[in-house]
Amino acid sequence: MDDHNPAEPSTRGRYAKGIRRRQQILDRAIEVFAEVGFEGTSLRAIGEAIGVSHAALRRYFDSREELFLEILREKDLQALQRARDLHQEELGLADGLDDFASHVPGVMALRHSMVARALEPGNERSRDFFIARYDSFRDEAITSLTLARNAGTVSSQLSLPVMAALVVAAVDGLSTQWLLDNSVDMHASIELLESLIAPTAEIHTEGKTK
Amino acid sequence: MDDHNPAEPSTRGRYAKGIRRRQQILDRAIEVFAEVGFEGTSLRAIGEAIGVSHAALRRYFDSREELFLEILREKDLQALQRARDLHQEELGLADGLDDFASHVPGVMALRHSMVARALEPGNERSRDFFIARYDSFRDEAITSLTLARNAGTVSSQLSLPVMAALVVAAVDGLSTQWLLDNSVDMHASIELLESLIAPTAEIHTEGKTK
DNA sequence: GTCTATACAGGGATAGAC
DNA sequence: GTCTATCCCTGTATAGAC
Repeated sequence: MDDHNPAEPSTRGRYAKGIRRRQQILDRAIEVFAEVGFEGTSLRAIGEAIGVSHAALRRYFDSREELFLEILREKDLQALQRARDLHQEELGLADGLDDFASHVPGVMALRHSMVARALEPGNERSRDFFIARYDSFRDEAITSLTLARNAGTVSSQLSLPVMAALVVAAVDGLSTQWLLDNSVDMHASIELLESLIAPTAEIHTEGKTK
Repeated sequence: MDDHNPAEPSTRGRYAKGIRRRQQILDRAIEVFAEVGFEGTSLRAIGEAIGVSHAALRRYFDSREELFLEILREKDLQALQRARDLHQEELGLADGLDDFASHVPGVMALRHSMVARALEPGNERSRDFFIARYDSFRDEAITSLTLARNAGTVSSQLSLPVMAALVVAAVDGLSTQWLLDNSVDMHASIELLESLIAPTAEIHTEGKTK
């Protein structure tokens, strides 16, 4: 997080403006990104959209990379919160998919850009973030699958970690195909995977390609 | 493709040097990329590695984007050729996985970077390339799955396009996780998916010419 | 605390000399 | 075919205004 902010943000008080500014930067940044993409979202472009010089942004974020990571952290937290509110921590993957994907335009694309950076030399901060993120997702999948196995809907012959990686990969890879071509029915593919993993549960006989 | 080259490259003749130079650029570029990543692989860095100014590269490629796309086109062709040589066009996905991934360090990471760009506004050339690429992969998967279905190893209840997207997504997503964390066993996850799709048999056999 | 102005090193693209 | 020079852009960094 950021040292400049107090532990409990308030809407008034000494740091109120700074906190609002920080949030404004994050919000505007993702808007700009949705319009002009990763390379186009320069610090200057973000600052311009707010009416502030690019140098001012650095008071709130150590680097452009950190700014983008902060957006992703925020979106993850929001998605997690929504999932908790809706009690969707179960295997209902297809249902939670839209949430994972985030409804805000550009967020998924931004995530892809940042993942790509994380795969390369350097970019330690991004790499650490995504390693932890995927670890967390696989763990959640294992938890869900364990429940399903205990309920008898998932074969006890199958390796849970191997299955978890597969499920996370499927969601990930399908989002890529969908972003490139909206006619790809990622919902159907995820439901298919669910039915293959938990055949005794409700069976969706046919998916269609829209 | 590139207009500057003749239809049939020869090792001698008027364009021989240009062709060799072009190949040299591609080879060096991927080496540089493996060392310093996407952002570090500037035209100047590539030129320096060859002993030529950055401006000279533009005689062979219209832009940096095109240069990188050309690398990916080349690697795809090489992988396809190897697959044909080894008669691995069948469902033997796990076996062909290493090939899909390309053994050259950095190629997978470069692909991720370029896919990420393709998902954003602008970058039409990249987007077209990857749309076609994923289309092609899904089609190949459908072909393989059709054979398996006719052989009775895959349920005729399942939608082939939906399954194809899932298989391609799994390979894609697993490569991401593996690049971030080598302890992820993507081979096992792919084999798991295969066994879920074709539970009745091992399908590592025979080649089919498309 | 917040922000502007400014400087720096480096990027891709490009024009024209040879 | 390759160069140099140049353009406008970028992220980063710092000094100082208020």
